[in-house]
Amino acid sequence: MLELRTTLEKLDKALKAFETIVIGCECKAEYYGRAKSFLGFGARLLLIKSDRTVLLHQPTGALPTNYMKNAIIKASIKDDYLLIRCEDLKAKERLDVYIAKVYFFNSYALKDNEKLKLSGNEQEMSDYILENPELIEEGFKPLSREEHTRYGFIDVFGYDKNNVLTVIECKRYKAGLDAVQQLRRYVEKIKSSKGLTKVRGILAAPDITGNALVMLKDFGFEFKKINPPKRLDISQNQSRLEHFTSKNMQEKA
Amino acid sequence: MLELRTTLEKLDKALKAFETIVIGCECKAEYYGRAKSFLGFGARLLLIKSDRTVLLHQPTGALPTNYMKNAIIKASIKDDYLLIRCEDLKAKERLDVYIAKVYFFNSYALKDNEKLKLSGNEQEMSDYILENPELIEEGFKPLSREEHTRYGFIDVFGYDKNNVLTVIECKRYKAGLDAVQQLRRYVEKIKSSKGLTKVRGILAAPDITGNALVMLKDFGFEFKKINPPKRLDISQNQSRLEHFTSKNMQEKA
DNA sequence: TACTACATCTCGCAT
DNA sequence: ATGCGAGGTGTAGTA
Repeated sequence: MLELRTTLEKLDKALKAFETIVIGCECKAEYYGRAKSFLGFGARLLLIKSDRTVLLHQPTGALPTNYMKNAIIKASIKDDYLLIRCEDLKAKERLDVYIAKVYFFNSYALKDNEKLKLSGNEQEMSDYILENPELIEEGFKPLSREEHTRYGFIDVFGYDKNNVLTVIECKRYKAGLDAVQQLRRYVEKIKSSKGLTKVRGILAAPDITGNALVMLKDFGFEFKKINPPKRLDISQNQSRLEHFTSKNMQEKA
Repeated sequence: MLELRTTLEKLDKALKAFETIVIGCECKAEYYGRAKSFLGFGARLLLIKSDRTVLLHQPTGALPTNYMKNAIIKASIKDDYLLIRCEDLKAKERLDVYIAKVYFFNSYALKDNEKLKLSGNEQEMSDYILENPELIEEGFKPLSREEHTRYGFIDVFGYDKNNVLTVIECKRYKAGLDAVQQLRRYVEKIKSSKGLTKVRGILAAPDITGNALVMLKDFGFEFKKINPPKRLDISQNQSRLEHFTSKNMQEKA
C-alpha cells in the first residue's frame, strides 16, 4: 500500500514526462459532461495514457466505466483522498477520481510506432465484390471507382446483366433492420438524383435476420449471401508473419 | 526489466487467484476470429481482468488495439517470448500476444461491487417527455406505459391535441439520417398495424443535421428541439453525493 | 469543422 | 440463444 502523497509525487513526475501510468486503487468517480455519473468506492484500475486519455476500469467487462480523452489532468491531495481531476475544457466535461488507497503504481514511457493491420472489414468485403462481380450475378458490371465515389457512401454500385442500375450494401455480419433501411435510403437517393423509377437494391451479407428479410422483400430488394473474406490465414502458418505485410492488409490508425 | 520466466510464474499464480493483471511490455499481437489482425512489436499495456477480459492498449487512444472477452488464457515460454494465448472456443477466436520484454508486472485481487449510476441517457429523456407532455405541444396525451410497450421500441407514443396518433423518437445527441429512418420505420409499422393513413412523426432531440432535417420534412415529419435532462447537478454540490442515490439515477450493469 | 457510417463494436433488455 | 437498439459510444474518412 503506497502513501497517497508518495503516489502524488510519482504521478506528477510521470505526467510531466508523458509516461503511460497505471494505478491499482480504491476509488470513487464522478463525471459531468455529455451525461452525468457517479460510481461509489471500489477497487479499480486507472490508466492514464501518454496522450492524456484517461480510462477507469472496473475488474470486469471490456469497456471502461469512466473515461476522458485529451484531458487536462490535475492531481492533488483533497481531505483523505488523492483527487485526480480530468477536464476537457472544449467539451465542457469533467471526471473526478477520488483515490482512497493505492494498491500499486506503475509508469513507463511506452514507445510504440506500430499500427494495427486488419483484414476482414467491410471495406475489404466491398473490394472483394468489385474484384469478383460474378459473386452478385453473371454479367454484373461495377461502375468505375471514380464514378462510384461520386455517390458517396454506397458500398458497391453498378449495372446488372440487364443494365439496370444496382445498389449493393455490404455487411460483414448478420444484417438487421438498420442495414435494410440504409439500403433503402441509398436506392431512394439514387432514384431521385438520376430520375429513375427502377433501381435494384441488393443486401450482401453472410446472414440476415428474419424481420430484416421480410422488410427487404417488402421494398423489392434482394439478399445475397456473401462471407467477408479474410485474405491472410495466420492460423495455418503462424511463423511466417511477413504474410501480414501483404498489400491486402489495411492499416488502422 | 523482469525475466520472462519470473513473469510467467507471477502470471500463472495471478490467473489462478483470478486477480486483475497489468503488464507493461514490448510485444507483438496476432488475432484471428471475426476478423484477423497483426500488430508488430511496440511498447504496450496488457490488462487481464478477473473475468478473463483481455485488453491490449497502445500508449494512445481510448480503444484497445486488441481484446478478447471471456478468454481461456494459457501462458508459456515460446522461443524468446512469453506467449499469452487467449481463446474464446465458442466464438472460435484467438489472440496471441508475444511478449519480448516486461517493463513492469502488477496483479491484485480487485474487489468492486459498485455499479455506475448514470443520468442523462435516452431513457430519462423519454421519461421526461412522458412526465411533461406539454414539451411536445399543449394537449399531447401520452399512452400508458403498458399500451406503449406493446408497440415495441417506440420511445414515446400518444395522441396529439387533435387526437392524431403520434410517434416520437428521442435522441440525446444531434439526430442524423439514421434517426429519421428509425422514426419512419416506426410510423410505417404503426400505420400498417393499425390500418391508419395518418400518423404523426416527431423527432425530439437537442439538434439535427441539415440532411436529416430535409429528409424529415420530405416524409412530413417534425423536429422538436428538446435537451436531455440531467436531473442531478453534482457541480453545484459536490460534497453531497447522496444526491446520486436518487430514484432518478439509473444503474448501469 | 460537420456529417456519415464502421466497429473483432460492447452492452442490456426483451422475446 | 437471437433480435434490436443505445452508447458519455470511439474512430476514420470525406466534404
